[in-house]
Amino acid sequence: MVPELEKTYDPKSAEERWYAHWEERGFFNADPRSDKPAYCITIPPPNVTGELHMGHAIQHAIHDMVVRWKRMQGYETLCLPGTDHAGIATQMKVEQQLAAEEGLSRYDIGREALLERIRAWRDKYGDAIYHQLRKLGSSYDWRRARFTLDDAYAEAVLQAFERFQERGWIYRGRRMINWCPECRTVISDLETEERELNGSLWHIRYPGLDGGPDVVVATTRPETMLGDTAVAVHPGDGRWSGAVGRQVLLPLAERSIVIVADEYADPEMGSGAVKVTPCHDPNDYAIGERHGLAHIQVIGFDGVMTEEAGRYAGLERYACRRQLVAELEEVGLLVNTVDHLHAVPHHDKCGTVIEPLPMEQWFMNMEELAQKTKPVLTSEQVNYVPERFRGYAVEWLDNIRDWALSRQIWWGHRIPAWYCLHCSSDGLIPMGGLDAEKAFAEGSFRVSVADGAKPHVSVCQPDRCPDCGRADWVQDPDVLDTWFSSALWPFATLGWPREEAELDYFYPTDLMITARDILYLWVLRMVMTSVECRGQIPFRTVLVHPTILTKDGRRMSKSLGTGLNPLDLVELYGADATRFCLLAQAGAVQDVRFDAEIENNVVTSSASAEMGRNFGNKVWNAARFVLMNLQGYAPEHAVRGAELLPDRWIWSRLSRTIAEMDERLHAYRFSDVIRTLYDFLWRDYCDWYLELAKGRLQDERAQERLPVQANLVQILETALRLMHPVMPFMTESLWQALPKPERAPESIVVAEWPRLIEDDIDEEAERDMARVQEVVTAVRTIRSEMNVPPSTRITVLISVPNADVTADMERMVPFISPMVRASAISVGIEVEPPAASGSAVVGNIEIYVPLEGIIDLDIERARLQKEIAKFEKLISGLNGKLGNEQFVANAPAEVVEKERLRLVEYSDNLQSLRDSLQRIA
RNA sequence: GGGCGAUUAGCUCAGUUGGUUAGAGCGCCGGUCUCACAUACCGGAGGCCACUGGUUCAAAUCCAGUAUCGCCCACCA
Repeated sequence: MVPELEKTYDPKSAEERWYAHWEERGFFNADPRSDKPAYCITIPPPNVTGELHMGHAIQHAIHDMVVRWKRMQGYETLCLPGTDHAGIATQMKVEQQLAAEEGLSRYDIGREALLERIRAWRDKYGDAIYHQLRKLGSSYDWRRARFTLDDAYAEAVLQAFERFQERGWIYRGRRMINWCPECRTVISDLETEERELNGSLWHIRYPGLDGGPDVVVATTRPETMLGDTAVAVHPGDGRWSGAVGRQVLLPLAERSIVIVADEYADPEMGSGAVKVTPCHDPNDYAIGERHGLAHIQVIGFDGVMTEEAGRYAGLERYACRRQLVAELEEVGLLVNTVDHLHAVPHHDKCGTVIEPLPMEQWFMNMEELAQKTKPVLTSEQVNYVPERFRGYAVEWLDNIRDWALSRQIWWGHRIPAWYCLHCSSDGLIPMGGLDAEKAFAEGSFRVSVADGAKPHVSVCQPDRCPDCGRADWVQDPDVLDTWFSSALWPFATLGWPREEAELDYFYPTDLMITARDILYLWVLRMVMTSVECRGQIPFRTVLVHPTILTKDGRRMSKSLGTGLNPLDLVELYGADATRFCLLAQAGAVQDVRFDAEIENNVVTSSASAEMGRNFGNKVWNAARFVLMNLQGYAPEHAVRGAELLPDRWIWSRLSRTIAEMDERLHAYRFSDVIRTLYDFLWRDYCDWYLELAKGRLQDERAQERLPVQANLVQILETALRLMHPVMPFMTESLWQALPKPERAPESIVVAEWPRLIEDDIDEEAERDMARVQEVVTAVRTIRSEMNVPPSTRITVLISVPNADVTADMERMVPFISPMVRASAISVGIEVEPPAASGSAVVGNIEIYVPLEGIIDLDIERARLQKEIAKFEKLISGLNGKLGNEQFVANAPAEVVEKERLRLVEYSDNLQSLRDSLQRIA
């Protein structure tokens, strides 16, 4: 009747078998018509191009732990998975493939054909991440998996866009933007990443014209000088007071440009004069606006010099830079070159250096929405863990900037703006030499409001042009920033803009677990859109998980060779061990140095995961032991034993463990949760209770055996439930194997979370058991240091100060004896120590282990001397403290009293140690 | 330039509101195949709690500063 367990736990078979079973039984499916309280998490959707990395792994280990915990607590839990279409990243991937395999660009095959290929790619690879998440054990409602580009989602995106537009926040305009010459699209400020580069600072002389002064300017980007249209000096800079309004010669371009006075020029920097390139620098653009300077764009959207660059046209921007520097040097206008370390913005997706360019784009003014959102943060409607991230969020809202919404790519939600072919034709410019018809058909044209294009925003194609009455429309060629759609994630996935039961029941969601790097980019934008579209917060708590680094503190990255595929860990150690070690390291810290050896993106071993595996194996074997010792046990008649010290103690410890688990889970202190489980199961249950149970399990008499069996089973069963959210697979295997009453739930997944039983807490048992443990450890130390072989039985004498203690100790003796392999233990008041014995003191008792003929007196003397030295040091410390009048006068009375008692105890201990040493001197 | 985090044993980390002798796992040393587990058991060694000041009777813990590493924000040529 009792199933046989393997000697070691085999994760692979358990994982496959149980996951399929759970899914088939529908345990992960959520029902919005339930009468239970709701608990909901919409997971941060990974990119469809994504492969599971350690950041995901820790995030999902947390997700699933919380969700399983809540499910067991009786909540109707929904953990909703999904993926993000990740416009730029996905399109980039498919374009790269297209180039590599067919030598074609997206412009060669056109919009529809490219989209077709991306869809095919997604069909093939898009679900990969779901399978990876299943391997981790994630208990998500897969029926509800959403994709940010599916039809229903598109409805939400259009709805939101229209709403923001009606508010007057969305506009099309010409502004300085971040352009990625590689991806050929604009990106938002948040998608740029500053990287420190070793560059140069070139000082260049611009000769004065008509007797005006020469000007020396410094630049990190000489190629932009071809687009210079002025030189600026500070209006208060005395050195240049006469120069404003004069002309200088722009070298190599052989143009004359004017010197203007502008506050931006910093007199402290170099000569105090700065070159002004309105088209290629955000600051210079602003100067240009103030002084009405001409715009000369010399770098094109492809990163190649334009016709405006004259004879440099056609040169790649860095080739042009090198050539310009060489030519300047030749003509003697390069004053000097200094090494210069500076931060340069790069595109976070492809790593290309951003080109700031003035361009017409769609923007969203965030000012009003930010102000509307601020109160839900400051009033703490949204809870941040750790709390400090709230402040950063508020600060970001206070300094909010307009959001560049449009992207010049094809994979995404098309901007719902329409142009009348007749009224707007001047502003619709076919691209790449396409004829107009084809360009419009494919959306391959550029829009210029300045040149006369007039957008009509509408969720679907408008009927007739309100201006000319005709009905020939073309849609805006751009798509929305991916983050625009993901900003709607928590409510769009639950059915918005339709009023679905899910939205009503599960919204606001409960928990958003995220990495730090998308707190603004994504998390805060979700709060903003929810405040606007739903009038409520999207989630109650934002939990920021740590970043996982390598053991030596480097980034985990495939290109560095430091990448770690979490599924490799699952392969090596099992999903449970992987989850265990991830959670063990998920404390309140910013970074985790993951304890694993990695070579060329392959993990060879992980001390941390081994700990998880070993823990699982330990519990597995404890269960195996219990199952092997259940002769005569019947769950329906099982009555737990609570008479003897170890029994009272283990029930007390279990209660404390339950309390601790609840407290630590509520505080999201996962590393503490792990420690609680580890200490209870390994240290308390295995090391002590199980060892002490062995004797009674051998007992012939059923009335002696059955209560212990009941305890072993019931404690383990409860502990398995506590463990289940961390190690779902192994706990299910064991839980199924344990004998349970008839009406037990069918799976640990849906079993009830253990409840604290206050009455089980037994202070006295805990104190006594602690004393047992101290004595056992002291005797074992003597055995070990005296090299007493494990097979040799010993006798132990315990000397106590009075009769009360005698009674206490005599109760404990039966539990000390088997743990130290003693043939006899006697307790007496102030007993005469045997001649040749090892000795130790524990609190107010002395322990002697007679070792006639075995004891090595030199070793024992050394041991005693060491102990004596320890107590001497403690006592001198205490004497100093208690001799200090300030301490006695100011410290709380109970602290002083405690120290006094310690001094007495230590002095007694010291005395008996000295006596022992005396006897063998 | 501004803000934040970290610094505790050889390694990876705990240490809640200041108050016994600062803990764990791995690694190391010694001893055990003791009938659940060698992925185990028993014992041991190992720490000026980054540094300097300060507050306090009392500081790993609170405050100030310094150093090193890391993160975020910022348009400085």
